[in-house]
Amino acid sequence: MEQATSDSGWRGSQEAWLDAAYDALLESGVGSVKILPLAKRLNLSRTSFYWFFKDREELLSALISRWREKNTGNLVKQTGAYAESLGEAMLNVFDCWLDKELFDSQLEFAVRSWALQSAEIQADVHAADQARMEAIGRMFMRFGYDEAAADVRARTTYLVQIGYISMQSKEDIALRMRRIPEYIAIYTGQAPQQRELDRFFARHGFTPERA
Amino acid sequence: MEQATSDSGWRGSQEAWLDAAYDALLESGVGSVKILPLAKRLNLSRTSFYWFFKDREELLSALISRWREKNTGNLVKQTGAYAESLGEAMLNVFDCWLDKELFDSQLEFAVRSWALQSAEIQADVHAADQARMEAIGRMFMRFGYDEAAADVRARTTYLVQIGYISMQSKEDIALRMRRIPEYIAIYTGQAPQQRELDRFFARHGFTPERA
DNA sequence: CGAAATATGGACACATATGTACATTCCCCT
DNA sequence: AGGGGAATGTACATATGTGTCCATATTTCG
Repeated sequence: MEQATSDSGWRGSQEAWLDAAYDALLESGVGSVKILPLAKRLNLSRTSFYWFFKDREELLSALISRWREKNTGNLVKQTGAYAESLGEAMLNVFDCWLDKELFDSQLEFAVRSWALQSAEIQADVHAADQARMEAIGRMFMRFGYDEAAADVRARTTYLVQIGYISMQSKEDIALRMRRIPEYIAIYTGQAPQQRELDRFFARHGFTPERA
Repeated sequence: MEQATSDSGWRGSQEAWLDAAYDALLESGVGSVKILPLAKRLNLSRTSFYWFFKDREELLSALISRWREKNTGNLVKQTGAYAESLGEAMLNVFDCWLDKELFDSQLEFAVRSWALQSAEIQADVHAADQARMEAIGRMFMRFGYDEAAADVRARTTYLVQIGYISMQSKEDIALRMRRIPEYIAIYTGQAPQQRELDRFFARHGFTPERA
């Protein structure tokens, strides 16, 4: 009778366990992604887990796949989106930092913390960092920066965001929006155009308070 | 009730356990700061631990104290160091990123990851972030930036570094040094003077290869 | 309906961790 | 030299976690 997440009528499912694991990972790190606590959270028997996953390892792999597919993919995609100016291109990248559908910051932080305990995860994270920074660097080069300058600016752009994530900053949206023109100016070396900002604010449902 | 210090001939000591805990924290996160593994590493009995610490909690508190005293203190101090220009002031801050005596990046990362699992640590980290960014912001204001601009530039300066730490970047020293003038230019809005750079390079024992 | 597929949870074996009790050993100092 | 406090190690009680086996229950579909 009850509708579970998928087509079957069963209480548990692979997705239910994965979602619970995801929640635990974000809340308390990989160290708390344990089968017994997840079972308690789901009100299920611990052993029923083994119907869906071979072992805990397989569950963790599924979590990493979720991260890999979401964060790096979308960021690289945004760096290549259409833009008439560097400011507009940068705002496309900023979409990631404001849209949870494009980039999951909490998952990002949890995975980075996880990397501390696992050489395998550390390699994954490192590869992701390289791919992302290179994509941002190519974006700067499309707008005329030479490789060395593009490289440092790509690092600045990317690392500030990783820093924000590491701080787990919970700034309110209005404050973040107000800071954005200044960040764009720092990263690109020139102030963004008002119409670019307006387009950006509009697509994030933000109405700046005009003085 | 004499305190056992390093001058005693005993094999173990509070410091030995604390150092082992520090190593474990940096290598694999707080989750691996366990008494049994530390005892193995130290080739000591597990129970002898309880001569030096009431329990595991007390050991973890000692680790946090070590972090608190070192990283925030020195960074704030460097932001207030003597400087004739903003570029020079910024290079004083950069001393922290290059000198392990001033700022322990690995410990910083480990503590930030730890914060994921502990609300108490998270509060400590947040307080440290605020104090550090405010100190950097005051530095910008000393050199003429208004509060809003100083704030964003302080964030950029600090967050790039936190991002680097989060990436656990292992760039070689020459490459890091080569990037520094560009970073200074981005953060301060103007290229640093050569003599400032020379002074900076000299005190870090670096000799740039002149073309 | 009733068989097959799916799902559950208790019992067991095992591993790792914490903290306490207590007898013993080690080192320093008188 | 030896007494006493500092330090150690074995044993025990307890807790939490993993993974397997198996009997049972539930759902789906022929």
